[in-house]
Amino acid sequence: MTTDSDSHSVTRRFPVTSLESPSLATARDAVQRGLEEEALVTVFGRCTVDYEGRAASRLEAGDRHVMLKPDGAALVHTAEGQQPVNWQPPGCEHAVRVADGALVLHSTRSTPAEELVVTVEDVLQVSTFAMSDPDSVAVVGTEADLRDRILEDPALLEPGFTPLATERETPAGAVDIYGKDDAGRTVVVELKRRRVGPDAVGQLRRYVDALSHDLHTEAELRGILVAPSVTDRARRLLEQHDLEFVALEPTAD
Amino acid sequence: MTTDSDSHSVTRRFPVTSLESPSLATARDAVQRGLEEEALVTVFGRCTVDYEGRAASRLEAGDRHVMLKPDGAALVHTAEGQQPVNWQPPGCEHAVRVADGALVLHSTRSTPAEELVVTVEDVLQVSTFAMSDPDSVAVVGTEADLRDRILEDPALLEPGFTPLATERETPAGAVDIYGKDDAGRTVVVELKRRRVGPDAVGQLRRYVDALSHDLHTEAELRGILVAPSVTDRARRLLEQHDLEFVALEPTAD
DNA sequence: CCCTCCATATCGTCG
DNA sequence: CGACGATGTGGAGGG
Repeated sequence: MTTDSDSHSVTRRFPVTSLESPSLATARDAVQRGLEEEALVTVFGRCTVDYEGRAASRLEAGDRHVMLKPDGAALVHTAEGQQPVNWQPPGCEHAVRVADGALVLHSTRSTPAEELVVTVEDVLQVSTFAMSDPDSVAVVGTEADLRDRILEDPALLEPGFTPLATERETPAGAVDIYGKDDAGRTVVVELKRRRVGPDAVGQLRRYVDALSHDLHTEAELRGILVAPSVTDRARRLLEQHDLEFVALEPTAD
Repeated sequence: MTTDSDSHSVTRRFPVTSLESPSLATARDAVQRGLEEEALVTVFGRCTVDYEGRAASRLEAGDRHVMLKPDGAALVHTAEGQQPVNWQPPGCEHAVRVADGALVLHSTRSTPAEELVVTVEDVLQVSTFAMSDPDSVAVVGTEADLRDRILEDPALLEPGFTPLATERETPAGAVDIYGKDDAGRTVVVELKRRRVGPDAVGQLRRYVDALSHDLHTEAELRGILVAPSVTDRARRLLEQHDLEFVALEPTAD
């Protein structure tokens, strides 16, 4: 298959192929060719979808858009929602066959064992896309930006704060920023890029507990949660456990 | 626009339309018509993608598959990954225009203010899909299934356990299952459909703390985490805080 | 592989 | 609309 110069790979001339309402055999061949050529393949039509693996589900017949990616990912989209109604993660093996008057798309993987079966009873469109993508996306406004902001200007946390380490390991996990205040007290900082709820307080609490246990300096250990804002319940939890909050956005606007 | 019987809505005859390498004007008209008809619209081609809102990002030129859904969702997919490289949630307004020799797709919403701009410099395919979908998916193996399993046979948790309430409210949030053991002690149960880490222990801990504060029965209150399995660190946390663990799958296989 | 945690998480539910 | 927690979360980074 690797060195085969079969007709399929020779006939690949265009980056895009589109077939409307193809016969089952034509649809199967087009999908098969697309998979072999590592193209992105889409199939639109009326189908049922069955999944079994970490959980199990069945979706009765309806019109859906199916996408098979060359990295093994599979996505089944309805007309609504950002999330696919069914899917398969990258690393799966795609297969196509015709059975019982339908085009059947399989995506399977092991560890964990999962199988997605899309049975397309009416194939309305098959497309293949040969893609090239440098794929360099850069996101701004993330937790790393918030961390860098504080490292560049530690006074944003509070005057006299000195960062000593990031991702410092504790028995409870890695602390976002570890440092000392102007009185020489150890400071544990947990960063969140957006408004925080109870979970974030629990996280900070675990780090403070673990470090105070390690350092035997309970009274001299401060825990500070840094985020744009905090919910009422989270603020109450912070007060209960003598933890502090500093309001700060990931970017300076 | 609502009662206009313009040519666009009259010419809608097929559930699927496909255009390969259309002119910019043709592409714009096809997308516009698809949006007006509440069809699912896909555009494939070489494009740049800019996002600004909760964060900000820019994606340089490359081949991508763009999906505009009638509910306002937008998805930009590359050849790799299950997740879209850029997106917009449902509720957005889609718009299309031609500018500077490119097909420009806009998706915007407020609260929070977010904008996605896809600039397609080479339009290789435009498709529209008129979809109907009963959309009834039922997933088995969820946390609700685990809860129902225990409610039907409380001895799965432990002999003599009596469930008294689900989603019982506490100052820290709702407890999954609230009940009593055979010795009359109050039991707080937190359910997880899969292997649990430290976060789940923190959650259970918050509920137990809140209830013990409420009921003034510190010694008589048990907290039990129910999940298929538990990580080492989470098990250690459970022991530290005198919480218990019961191994149970969401379904009986 | 497993563990841990971030995410423009998304999604549903409830107040 | 905000808060809160589940999700077949997905994805990255480290051991």
